[in-house]
This record gives sequence, C-alpha cells and structure tokens, in this order.
Amino acid sequence: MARSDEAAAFFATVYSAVREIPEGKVTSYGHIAKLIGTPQRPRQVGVCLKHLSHDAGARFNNVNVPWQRVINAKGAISQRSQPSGARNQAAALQAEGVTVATGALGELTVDFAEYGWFPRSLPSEEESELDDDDSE
DNA sequence: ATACTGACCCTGG
DNA sequence: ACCAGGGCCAGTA
Repeated sequence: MARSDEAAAFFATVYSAVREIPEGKVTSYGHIAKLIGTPQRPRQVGVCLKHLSHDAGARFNNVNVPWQRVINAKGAISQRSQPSGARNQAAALQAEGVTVATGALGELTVDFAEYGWFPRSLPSEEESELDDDDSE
C-alpha cells in the first residue's frame, strides 16, 4: 500500500468515525484520533474535515458526514482562515439543538457535560472508578 | 525537491 | 489560572 493510499484510507476512517457521532452531540478532534487508533494526529483529523467534498455524489461529503459535530478539546469551535466558517459550524450545531455559547473573546463554545459524546472504546479510559468488579 | 502551515493536543513552567 | 514548547504529518506554496 503506497503512502498516498494510506492517506486516503486515513481520510475514509476519519469520516466513518465522524459519522458515528449522534445527532445533537459533539466530540473533539483528539477523541476522533483516538477512536481510529492514531491518538497522535488530531491535526490530521482537522485536515480531513477541511478537505471534505462539497459534491453530493462523493462517497463522503459535507452532507453525509456531520463535520460540525467535531470541535476542539477546549470545547470551542476552532477558528480557521475564514471566520464565517466557525459561525457556519455554530449555526449547523444549533440547528440540531445544540446550545452554542459565546465566550469573552468571541469564541463559540459548547458544553461537553451536556453535549459531549465520549464512547467507551478507549483503551485507557477503561480502568475507571467503577465500583469493584475486577473480574479479570 | 525543500519549507512553511495548520478546523490540534499534551506537558511543563 | 495562563503561556511556551514540542510533537504530529498531509497540504500547500
């Protein structure tokens, strides 16, 4: 498998993971990176979303992939080159019923405690403070 | 081909 | 609590 193919596979994997985010929920780039087994590349996740196709005929596009449900670890919508994009993302989230607040610096934030999506597939998070049952 | 950028995140001071 | 530094690597110039 050539490197370019691996890159394409990475894109597809990211898009598939993003698709798993339930409507009305949000998660972080880093979380997506962990889910797909590459916890050290949250930046590349952002690259994937940036390059998401606008063509409705594409396998993955900005309609069938809920890109708006991915925000940064600080619980804020990442600012990008075009300020309108962040606003656009906030609007898309609010359309799903997600409350978006505005910070003192004008940053658009979402409350993880309320809308965060964090599945338990993470290897590290397993050793939780569950009750007792260590049957293993 | 080389160099800089970036829709990020974590660890230290 | 905030700021700096380091790592990551596909895109873009």
